[in-house]
Amino acid sequence: MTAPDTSCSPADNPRLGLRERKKIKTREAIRSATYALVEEQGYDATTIEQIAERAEVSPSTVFRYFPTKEDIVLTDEYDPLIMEELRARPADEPWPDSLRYVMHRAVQLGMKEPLRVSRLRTRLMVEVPAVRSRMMESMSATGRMLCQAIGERTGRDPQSLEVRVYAMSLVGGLMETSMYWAEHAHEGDFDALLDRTLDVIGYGLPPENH
Amino acid sequence: MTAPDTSCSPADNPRLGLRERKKIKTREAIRSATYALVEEQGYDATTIEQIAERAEVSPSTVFRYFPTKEDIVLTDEYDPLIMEELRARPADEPWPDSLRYVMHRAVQLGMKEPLRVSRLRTRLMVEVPAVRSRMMESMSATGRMLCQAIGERTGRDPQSLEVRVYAMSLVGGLMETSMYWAEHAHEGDFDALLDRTLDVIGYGLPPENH
DNA sequence: CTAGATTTTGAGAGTTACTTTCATTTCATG
DNA sequence: CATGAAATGAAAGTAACTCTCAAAATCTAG
Repeated sequence: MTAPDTSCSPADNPRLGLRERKKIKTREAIRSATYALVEEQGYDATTIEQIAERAEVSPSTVFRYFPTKEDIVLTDEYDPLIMEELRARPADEPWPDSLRYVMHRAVQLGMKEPLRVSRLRTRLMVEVPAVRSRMMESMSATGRMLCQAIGERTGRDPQSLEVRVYAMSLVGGLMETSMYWAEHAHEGDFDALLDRTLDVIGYGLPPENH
Repeated sequence: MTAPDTSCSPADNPRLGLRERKKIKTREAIRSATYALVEEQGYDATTIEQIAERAEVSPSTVFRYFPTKEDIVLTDEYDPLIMEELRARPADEPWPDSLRYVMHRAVQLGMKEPLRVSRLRTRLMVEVPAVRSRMMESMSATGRMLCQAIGERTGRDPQSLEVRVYAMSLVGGLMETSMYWAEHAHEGDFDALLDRTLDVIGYGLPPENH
């Protein structure tokens, strides 16, 4: 590895061994190499070999870090975070309120990374079927986690059809919201969209909106 | 093509030219070859080459008929049928009633093919991520179509966030219902599950179900 | 029925994502 | 420093898909 390993970010967790730190670095190198290349040439035109080359690792290493090409551009899930926040809500808070709070919080956290990246990601979701697919896959995992949470909160069987349907319809609605946002050039406030989404899911289609 | 072209099903639309008839036959040959092989060896172990061989066509031909391997095991959509049925409902019928009626009808029509096949399909949906993914993709197309229908029925903007979210949450819920059914060994009445699903989506999670 | 236009097919070579294996290097630890 | 464990790279392999082009099957006029 001939890369100058000069830049070790200021407050980079110094507790970790050199090995762990290098792994994190490699992961980030692959990610940012991918983002750059995709912005330059588009997703399909970008091959793993190019990514490997720019990240200064071998193609095999790329696959060791990410099981598929799509996974490189997708975030590491917020799922655990959501669960945590959800469990932290007061037990007597009505479920819809908890849900709304936590979803807004998730968006907040999601905005931590550079805007460029989250926009690229949602754009790819809309434009590249493979990425969208992978995203949907991961949302079905989110659905299962939500079932769990709902079970804990409401004392219901998380495996029941009702809970599962509710969770998946929620997840489907949220996915659509992201796509809507991306398709409308990311204009406006995502939080506002989120509220409208949760209203539809909670109360059904409003009688008229025009 | 050395296959004995003896069996031209009884009432096989005789209006079509020989060319069209052959195309339909080839399509079906590829499909049933795939079903058979997948039942014998599993989905991943079944290659396009094997499928081509058993269907007595070349691999190139397989790809001419189906863009991806997953598409071979997935049904040709009911989407147009659903739209048609939906448009045929009386204009003054409340939307939830129309929806419920049409969904039951779609299930009815979907059961036309041999049980073996529809079970295999749902099983693959649960077990093979690629198939599930592809299915979700196609359901997002269904979602767009539903938006259209809802627009026609309710006079709403089919592009609005509200309609889109509603449609996708519906579609997500229905997908989960299929998976639930498959995971429970296809036992019981799908119609009953469908009713429970539509209740959840229409009225929210019932207060208690135990 | 034949000749020519059109469509469908098959053969083959090429691309690329992903897998697997194994030898080499890099880090951790006593 | 030495020894073991983990990370890496090189290389060969698989299989889904794409493209191109020539041969074969079907359709249509005359």
